[in-house]
Amino acid sequence: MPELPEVETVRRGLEPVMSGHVIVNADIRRPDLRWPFPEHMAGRLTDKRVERLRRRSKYILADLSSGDTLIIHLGMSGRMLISGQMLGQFHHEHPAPEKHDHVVLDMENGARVTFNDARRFGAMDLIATDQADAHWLLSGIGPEPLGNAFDEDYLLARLKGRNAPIKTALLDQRLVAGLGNIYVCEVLHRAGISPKRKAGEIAAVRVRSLVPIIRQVLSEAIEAGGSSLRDHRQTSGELGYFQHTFRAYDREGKPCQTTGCTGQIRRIVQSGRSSFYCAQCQR
DNA sequence: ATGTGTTCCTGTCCGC
DNA sequence: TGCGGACAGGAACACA
Repeated sequence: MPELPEVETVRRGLEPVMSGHVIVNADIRRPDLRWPFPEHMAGRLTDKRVERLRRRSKYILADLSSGDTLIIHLGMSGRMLISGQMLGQFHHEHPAPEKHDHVVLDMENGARVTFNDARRFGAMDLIATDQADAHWLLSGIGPEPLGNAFDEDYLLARLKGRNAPIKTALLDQRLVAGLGNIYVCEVLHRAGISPKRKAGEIAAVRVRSLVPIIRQVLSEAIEAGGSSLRDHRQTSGELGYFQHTFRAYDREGKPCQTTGCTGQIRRIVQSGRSSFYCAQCQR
């Protein structure tokens, strides 16, 4: 799925067409994604103004004028595409729904927002805005990596004593929000830390170094519009371009690009997920 | 409590 | 071209 940078890219793309605008029609084209949609979802969206579009971890949250918040998760393959946009304006022609277009929202400004998700690991739910933080999908999630609560002391304390490999630990959304397989691989490569190393056995200075690296990698990726491998698209349908910057992810067999390193990127499997790393410069 | 493996679903790619 | 298997930006869940 989209990881934090891809979700933020989608949120930014949706912002101008949704924020401050009213949903005039909601077409719910199947009863569920990963879980059943909430009762009366179409009715609870129709004629409601989107007051604010927020992101928490890999979730997009749309606060509505009704007092509800629409929670959206893109799963592995979810996309949100805008149609009806032309030369900065909207005309009212939209392409016919395609396969896996599951939810279609028409805005009063003429824009159409289509949620497409082939694998249906995505999710949508509605909850009262003042209870959104306590929603079962959100309540256990750790601090935002780009926020102040995520710092060196926090990370050190949370990794202390953990026997899981650092790769696995950083994928744990309870520890830090929004990292996924791509960005954990990229972060560990830049940090020179092996994904196999036990989280609790990494020298404190090296753990501390992870914090600015995580911030840097995520910020650069957001700046680039995320990474487009198979599914991710910006809301305009355009590709992100951070994938051209990968130093580890999906580079099996290719030379390591760390200055002075002569190693090559290997792929291993950890907890069922591919890890890409250089055994020579990542210790 | 932590750690790991399985599962949901569809599409694509690669080797035979 | 067809077929089977591996694999894919996630993460809840069941179980040691």
